[in-house]
Amino acid sequence: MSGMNPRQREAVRHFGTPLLVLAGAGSGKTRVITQKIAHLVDDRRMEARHIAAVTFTNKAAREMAERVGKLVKGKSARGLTISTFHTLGLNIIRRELKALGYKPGFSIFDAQDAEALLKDLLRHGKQDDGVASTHQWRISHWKNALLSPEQALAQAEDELDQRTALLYADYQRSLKAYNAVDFDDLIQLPVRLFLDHPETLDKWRDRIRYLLVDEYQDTNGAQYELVRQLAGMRRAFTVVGDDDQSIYAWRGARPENLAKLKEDFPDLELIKLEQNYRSSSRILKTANRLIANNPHVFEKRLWSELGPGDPIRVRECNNDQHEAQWVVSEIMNSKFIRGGRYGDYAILYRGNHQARLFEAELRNHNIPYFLSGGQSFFARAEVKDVMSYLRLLANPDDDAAFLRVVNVPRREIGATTLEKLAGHASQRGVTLLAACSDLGLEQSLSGKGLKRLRDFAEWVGEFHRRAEQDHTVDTVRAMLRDIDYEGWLRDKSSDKKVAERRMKNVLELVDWLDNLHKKDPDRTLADMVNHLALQDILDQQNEEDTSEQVRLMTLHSAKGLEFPHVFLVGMEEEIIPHRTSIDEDNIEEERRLAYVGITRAQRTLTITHCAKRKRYGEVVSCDPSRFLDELQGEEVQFEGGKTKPPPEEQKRRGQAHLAGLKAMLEE
DNA sequence: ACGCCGCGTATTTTT
DNA sequence: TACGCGGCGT
Repeated sequence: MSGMNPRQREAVRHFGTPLLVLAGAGSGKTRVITQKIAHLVDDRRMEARHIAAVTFTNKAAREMAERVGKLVKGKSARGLTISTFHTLGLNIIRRELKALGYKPGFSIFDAQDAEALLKDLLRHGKQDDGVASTHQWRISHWKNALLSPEQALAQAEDELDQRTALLYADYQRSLKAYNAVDFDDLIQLPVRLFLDHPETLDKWRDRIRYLLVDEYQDTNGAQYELVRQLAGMRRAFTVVGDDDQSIYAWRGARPENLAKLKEDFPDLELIKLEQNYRSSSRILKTANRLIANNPHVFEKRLWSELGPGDPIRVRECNNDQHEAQWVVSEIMNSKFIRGGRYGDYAILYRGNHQARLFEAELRNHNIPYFLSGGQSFFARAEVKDVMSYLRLLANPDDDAAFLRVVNVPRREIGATTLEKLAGHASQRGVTLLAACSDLGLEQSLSGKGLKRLRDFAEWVGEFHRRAEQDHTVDTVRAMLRDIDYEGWLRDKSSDKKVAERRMKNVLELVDWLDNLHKKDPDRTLADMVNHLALQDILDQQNEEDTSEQVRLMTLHSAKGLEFPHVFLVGMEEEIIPHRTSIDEDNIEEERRLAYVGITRAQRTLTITHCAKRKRYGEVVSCDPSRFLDELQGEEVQFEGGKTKPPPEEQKRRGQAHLAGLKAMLEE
């Protein structure tokens, strides 16, 4: 408890009624949660297995677990749950499989699998479809709001909505037939289960006697309901959040869940953490001024004792290329003057496409950089292939996995054969793998195609049996050898290096499986695969030394992070606030996005905007963001624009400066 | 099975 | 501009 401020201490000690901690940016919220867990275990003598802390990302969960591990010694931390919402949901589902009507070995469909399934359903429904991803989007929103297909249909407002609702029903039926759940189901199914089976809910309430929720403003309808259900009569919970950092409403988060809490739990205690330990006061004043333009349920004012710090600089650039050049030269300049590391610098932008010019410029100067975003580990083809094999071994009903691997590596099973197989399968009401062994299949298929399918099915069956008996990971290795996956990667990849990298990813995956198995040898393959599917392995690989790399990332992925020097780029109308948000009149969330960006900065903050910018290949002129008007004040220095030196002088200075720096860097 | 062409689209992203 | 996808031809 030492080194905490009175408010933080109060939040840690509070017990007996529900607690909402309104934690401003950089106010030490993770500290409060971890200390609170320690307090519950050490001082209130609660058993760790009765405490659950829930986060949104694996990274946050990992960080929290690590910090709690340092506070709570050895055995007393045993059984503590620190996990993401989705992992918590997965654990509930796998323990209550029967009641939910799922079979053991069920699969988890990721967004890609789900979209592929929807496309397939649309193809066969052969209505003048519409884009699968649009349907997927709506269905996800319905699920997150706990609407069943029937309810969705009942409240559909137009024809498109109705079609999506019908598709939603088909989609759920298919998932069930494949013995699979999607990401949204991981939350939705437990909630529905608890609604239908109060006795099961009681069991889980007895298990989770104290609940802590991080980033509470990001909860969606289903997640909030889960929290409410688990809290129950005991009402023993602490949620931590910040309405000003709610930037995920577009994907179903409901920041009003913060205010709703007060209605649902009248004895809710509210504690505000307003002291910021991250930024200098000029940065905070600017942030406060900007966010004051949003309506607030809870008033909050951040302050800090870190001194005034440097003024905030706002710089106008001629165009996007100039912006990149200027920012990169500023980074070189600053690093040269201050010392320090490239890892102290972050360039934050609204959309990923903005990264390109900065990347190019950094590369020009041989400055190392780290780009967040891009595809995740599990989106990689080779990882998806192997995951699909594992899924199929664990769950023979997983048609998505079947389709993915049936011809990888080549088994000469083409589209026509699969089309016929699928036709037969749906006629018989069985899944694809089962249909391969169906005796009636001769009627639809003959010759080579039939034989190849049967061989494949037999092969899967054999490894399925082995996986159940043998040391699971050995079976996986044997399987990969058997199909010569490495050889397939080599043949397929143009570059030898690429093939090696891909194989490395595969081996990484197998290693993870091995580790999981060693930790708990009793787990089934399906179990391990499902847990793996919710992890982002790359996340953790990436934690390797980034201290000398300039960070490039979107404002969204910067949430929760901090950097000594922040460059907030592209501060223009139609970018922040984004065009579509202007059209939809959703400026407030964009303002919060800008607020999140500003509050990432510890020591210096530089904001840029361009007079012109290339958009879809066309040069367009840009207005400075309205947020620049809103945040201006005595802490903010505007450079460029009217006050900037003439271009020739600027260029001369820039070149001289760069030449000097280059000379020094070369030494 | 593969590759080429033309079309449409174009935030933010985690699990 | 750029990329991915579906359609079509070889």
